[in-house]
Amino acid sequence: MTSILIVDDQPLQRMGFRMVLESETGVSIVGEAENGIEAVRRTAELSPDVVLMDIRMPGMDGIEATRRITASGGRSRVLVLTTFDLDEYVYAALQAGASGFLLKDARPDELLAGIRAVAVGDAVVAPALTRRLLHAFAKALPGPDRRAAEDPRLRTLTERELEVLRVVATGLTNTEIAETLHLSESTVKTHVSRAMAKIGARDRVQAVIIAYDVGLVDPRG
Amino acid sequence: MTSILIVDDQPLQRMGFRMVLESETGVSIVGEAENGIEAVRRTAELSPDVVLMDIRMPGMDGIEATRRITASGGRSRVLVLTTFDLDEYVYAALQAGASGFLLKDARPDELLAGIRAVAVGDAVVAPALTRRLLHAFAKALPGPDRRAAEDPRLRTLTERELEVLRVVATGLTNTEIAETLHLSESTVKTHVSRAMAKIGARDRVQAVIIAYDVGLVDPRG
DNA sequence: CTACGTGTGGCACCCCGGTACTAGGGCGAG
DNA sequence: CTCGCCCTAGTACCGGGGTGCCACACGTAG
Repeated sequence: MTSILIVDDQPLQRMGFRMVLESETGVSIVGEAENGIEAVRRTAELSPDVVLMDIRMPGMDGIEATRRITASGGRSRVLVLTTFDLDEYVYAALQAGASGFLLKDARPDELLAGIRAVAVGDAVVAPALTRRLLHAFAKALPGPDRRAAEDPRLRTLTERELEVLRVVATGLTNTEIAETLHLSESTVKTHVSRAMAKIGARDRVQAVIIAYDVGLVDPRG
Repeated sequence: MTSILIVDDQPLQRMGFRMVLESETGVSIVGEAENGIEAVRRTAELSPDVVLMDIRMPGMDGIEATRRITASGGRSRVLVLTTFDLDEYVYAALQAGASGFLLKDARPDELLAGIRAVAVGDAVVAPALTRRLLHAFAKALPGPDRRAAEDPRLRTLTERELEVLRVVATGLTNTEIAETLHLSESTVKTHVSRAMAKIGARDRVQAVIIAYDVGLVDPRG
């Protein structure tokens, strides 16, 4: 059972959400709020699984409320719902720590799917927004770090060893790396061992640290 | 009717996609390819609405193939399907111009929805990936720099756990940590275990990654 | 041709890392 | 005072990590 807090300044809109959600099983509306202040307070009180958050509200808006809710470190996740897909809203909401961003004209099943995804820790973005988001994201990324390749510590690594090292630095176990790269675990171990020996790492923990130090991996994600 | 090109080096996988998609209306599989080179060629020939693209393939991989397909300026959109949600794959695929990124264990209806969305120009990302993507995106954006200590993930850590975590992130073993902090190894293990549980790390490698991620330790410093 | 580097794979062995449980002492809040 | 949290410590267990060593295929530099 997923508990939900509805935040919207328009009573009619809140009613609409209720209509849609109360007919569904597995979700239960535990409260409502009509502005940001109230949203923060009620979230702290009720600690719902998911907060359905409107952005435009009198007083404290949804962005600021989202920021405070996520900053508090509670388990409630925020799913932002707006009428307009203005980019600035999307970015601001994401930076505020929102777990999702849907448009209010979403179909009930989309809304439900979104709520469920957010409740289990995943994230959702409305398909229409995803495209622009990805585009902006691709531009924001400067691209794989090439300066890393020139670091003396990595000089002696073969292409394969570098690749394996990158994956190690994402936190996967040898078995997982083997599956990911379609190799046997033995082979992975060999590569990892050789890579560690070359860069002077005693174990994979130090390998990861070195990988971060030389900028092999980007400290993001 | 949405035309589809299936690209995967494993015949069984291609067969699986056929099974799923041929039972659906509105989509039609117009061809297959088993590596990147062939994918580029067949896309040029057939100009399908959507290319279902595997990443890891012998010869030219799916990323490079995606890059060439989108660079060619055709109308075909690329939907990347991979078994593992390795971050670097996602980023690389996005930069290569992919319109979507799904996991192969997606349910048939999710796959269908993804294909339809991509076909009409929208984009899709698997929910499990969206979360990390948003997180990475929020970090890539300029914004109020929230530095280490206030990160929600660290909020629940006690002083001692934080201290131990910092030392873990320098690459010391439990025994070494015990010596430097004048504790028994058992105690160190307890702290490390608790810290990992709280921040959601499976092992100390992931703990180190998270430590770097939130800025607990200084990269390159 | 041979030799080497590289990527791949396998196997035996040991030990560290991580979990689960328990438990005592200190310390502040109710 | 009692409760709960934190720090401390221990034992037992086991799975994965890491090492060493071996083997084969392939391409290329010598």
